[in-house]
Amino acid sequence: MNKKQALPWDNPRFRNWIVTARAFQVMSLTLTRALQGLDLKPPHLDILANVYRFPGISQQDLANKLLVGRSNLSMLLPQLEQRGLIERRTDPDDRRVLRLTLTRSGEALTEDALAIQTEVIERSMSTSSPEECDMVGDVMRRMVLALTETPDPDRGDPTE
Amino acid sequence: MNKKQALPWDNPRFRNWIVTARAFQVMSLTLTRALQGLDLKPPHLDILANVYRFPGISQQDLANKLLVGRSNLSMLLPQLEQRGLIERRTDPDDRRVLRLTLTRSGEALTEDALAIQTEVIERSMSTSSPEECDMVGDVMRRMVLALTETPDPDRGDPTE
DNA sequence: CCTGAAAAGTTCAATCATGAACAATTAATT
DNA sequence: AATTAATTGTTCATGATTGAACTTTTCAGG
Repeated sequence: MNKKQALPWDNPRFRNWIVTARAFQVMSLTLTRALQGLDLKPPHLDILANVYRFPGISQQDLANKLLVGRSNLSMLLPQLEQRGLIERRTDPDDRRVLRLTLTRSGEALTEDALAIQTEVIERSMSTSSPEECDMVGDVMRRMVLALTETPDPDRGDPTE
Repeated sequence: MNKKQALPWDNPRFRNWIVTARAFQVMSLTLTRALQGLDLKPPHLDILANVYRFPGISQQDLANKLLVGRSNLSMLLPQLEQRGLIERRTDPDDRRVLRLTLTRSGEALTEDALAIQTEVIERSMSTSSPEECDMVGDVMRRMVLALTETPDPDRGDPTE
């Protein structure tokens, strides 16, 4: 009579993933508040951090790395450009693509924001040993592989 | 001259968290596609799953559990109600609150959706041992605690 | 009682993200 | 060469999410 014999919550992996999703959500909220002094939101920081790390990246490649649509960047980048944080120059070798670079102040702001993000991450993960944290990273990497290999044979390589 | 002496990406915990965020994002995309046959999106499933597990929950408590605003639920719940998946009844003891229940078909759909979600989670996490998965859960639980205790003394207890 | 504070839910305007349709440029095929 | 593919980025309509202002109901102090 009871249809709920096998609740998903009895499944250890299910429960562990739910907690992970929760942690991500809480982290996002915390980061959002921590960044609002810089007038940045997590999506902006994601963009800045990637341009910081990969100067000259194209919008398409950036969208692949961030797992968002190109149209999203077409909406957000002009904002960051007008704030003087980012520059967009058309590639002379392929005039379809726009190459992204940080300005001086963009770099400075990105470094400040990354310091804040690092602080939040440290504060939350310092309750676990480095070995545990590394194991988390290993498990997550394997998850990404398992999910991206099977279902979708395309998708550019996200380079972590 | 080089200001990038200490890149955040050199910090193991930072890198491990970035991978975790990525895994969450890939999981969300995968789940979104896996659920579209049922005409559900992850936020809908989050609602249904919680009402499934906690019948009679109020909108406020549900919002706390999901870490979303009450207004969000005020927008989404009428949709699910009109689809005949959910029922909202005012609590006779406190006529401010609306208590949520699943209908027969709501329960059936939720069970189908949870089965799909479980399958996706299993597929991705089966690449790691149960012990590793449990450790991930432990680390994540500690993270949620570290982040929710310090910065915000309010916030209802999210009961995992 | 009764007035004011608190809590649950709704509404609304503003913001964000998405996918489809589109323009411009480059690559491929014949 | 010339026509068709494919790729990059933009625009626009749509749905999702938020926070602030608001209504209704309950609770607390006097």
